[in-house]
Amino acid sequence: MYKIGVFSKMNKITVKTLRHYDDIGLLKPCHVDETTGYRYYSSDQLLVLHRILALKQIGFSLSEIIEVMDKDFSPGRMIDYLEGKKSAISKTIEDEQAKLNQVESYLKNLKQEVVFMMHNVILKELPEVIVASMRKIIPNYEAFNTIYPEMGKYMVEQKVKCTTPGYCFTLYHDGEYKESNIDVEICEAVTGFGNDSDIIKFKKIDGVKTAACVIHQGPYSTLGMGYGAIMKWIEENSYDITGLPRESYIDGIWNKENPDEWLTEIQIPVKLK
Amino acid sequence: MYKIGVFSKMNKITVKTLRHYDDIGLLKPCHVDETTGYRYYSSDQLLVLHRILALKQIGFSLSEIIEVMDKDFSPGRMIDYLEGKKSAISKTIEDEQAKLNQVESYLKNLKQEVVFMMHNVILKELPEVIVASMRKIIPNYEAFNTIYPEMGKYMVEQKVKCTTPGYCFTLYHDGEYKESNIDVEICEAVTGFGNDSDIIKFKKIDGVKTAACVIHQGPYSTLGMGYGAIMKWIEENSYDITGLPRESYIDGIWNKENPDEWLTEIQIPVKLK
DNA sequence: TCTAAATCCTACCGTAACAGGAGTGTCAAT
DNA sequence: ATTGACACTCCTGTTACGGTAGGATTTAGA
Repeated sequence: MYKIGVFSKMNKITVKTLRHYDDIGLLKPCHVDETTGYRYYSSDQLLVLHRILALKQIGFSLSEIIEVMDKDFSPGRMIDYLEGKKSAISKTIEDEQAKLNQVESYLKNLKQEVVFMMHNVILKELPEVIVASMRKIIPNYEAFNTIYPEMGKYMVEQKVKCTTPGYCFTLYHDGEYKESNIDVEICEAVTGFGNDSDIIKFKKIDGVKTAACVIHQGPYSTLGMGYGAIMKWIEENSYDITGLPRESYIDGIWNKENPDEWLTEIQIPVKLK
Repeated sequence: MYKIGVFSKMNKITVKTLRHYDDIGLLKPCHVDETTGYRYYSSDQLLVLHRILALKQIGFSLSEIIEVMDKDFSPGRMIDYLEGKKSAISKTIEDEQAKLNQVESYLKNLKQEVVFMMHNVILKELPEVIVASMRKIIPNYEAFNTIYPEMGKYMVEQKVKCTTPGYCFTLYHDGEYKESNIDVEICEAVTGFGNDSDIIKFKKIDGVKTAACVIHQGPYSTLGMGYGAIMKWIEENSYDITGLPRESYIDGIWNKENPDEWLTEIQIPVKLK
């Protein structure tokens, strides 16, 4: 029979921890003095504590350990538990590896040039949306100035309801960068399906589990920097592009006079290589 | 100006989170209605939020982000910060990798045989101790029965004070397993140095940062199983032995009649390969 | 035997980054 | 005017303990 202090030293564990394990019913002292409340442990319990610590080291939470240490816990269920742990650990390793890549890519950019640091790439999910879409081959980028109003006008006429927040983006269908005859699809998220017309088609756009995203500030003529930053990031962090890039318009001519204040988010569906 | 719900949807972030960031001063809404308390965000803040999320994804804590986002934060300090993160992440990857090894080794044993499962290997630190030691070459293991009492008697005579908890262990100096002419050193932790004699020398034994440890229950004739388990574990988990194994006696003939109840801890200094 | 130091106890607060829920107030559309 | 969606604050809970306060007990030394 050892008092708590001695018992704690026998296994390099704090008394706080032992009292905590007592509180949550994980390791009750074999005897507690009724009048003084002193806890007394036996050397048998060293064996139990050893098992607890072993399970803790492989990533079991205390409540899991309580379950597992039950006498009715079969080896079969233990195997299931361990398999679960295994995949969980594998996943954290992958995640941490991805983080490491990101940090290294950040560092590289910081040390070389500052220009790309304006762009902070994050990963996020894109929800499924219903959109009114207009696909067209336009002669050049300036044509946007005419087709956007065209689409807007049509949608007002048809009383199509947009979502809040609005989500208006362009999909570029060309595999490569083009300066003329660009195959674009302008999409505007709406609340439900409407009637297709020559100009506008309604369709559902599937959600994307992970998309790399940057927000670009400034006029559209400088969007290339945003693309440059995000593509570099994707490459440095070993991601593959799995879908069409989207250009989502947040602030623009319609609400901000100064083009330096315009905001555009570039969203590219990706997955880890 | 967006209300919190809309702003939250623009970045797939919960309102709870936004309110939390407001509370801790990480991202204050650009306007708060004085009478209703409603928070209003601007699209500029999307950019800030983007940066926050980017930093969070590479492992920055919120308080670190607050620091880093300060305007007076230099790129030089940022580099230091990132280097710190980098090594931290590398370390967690290593740790998780070690865990994964352990889980896999557990699984392997569980599926094959049950016998080794009695032994739960843990890693712990061994503190520095001052010991009274007696090194001898003994003809066989049975000689322990005579030399232990001999040493004990001497120590009582010399009034040497042992530590609480007691820590009495044997170091095996032979590189390999031997059945006869075994070079052993018996150590008993004491509170301070005493006078050396022909029989007993006082010495300091350095602490060990990580030691793999098992507790073996049963008579000494079955200790081999404990050794088997721990050696197997060390191999499976890619550790190297970096010091002499210790056999620490917890319960034995002196306090337990039944040899099946005896407890011995095997401690082997190791480090990751 | 007395006293001081060490050790023990319970009880409460704090951690990181929010999630969940209760109870209440506000907004926009019908 | 009403209703449903959305907003607000405040409180609790999560994990595995660490820190501290205030008081009781044990142990060691004088």
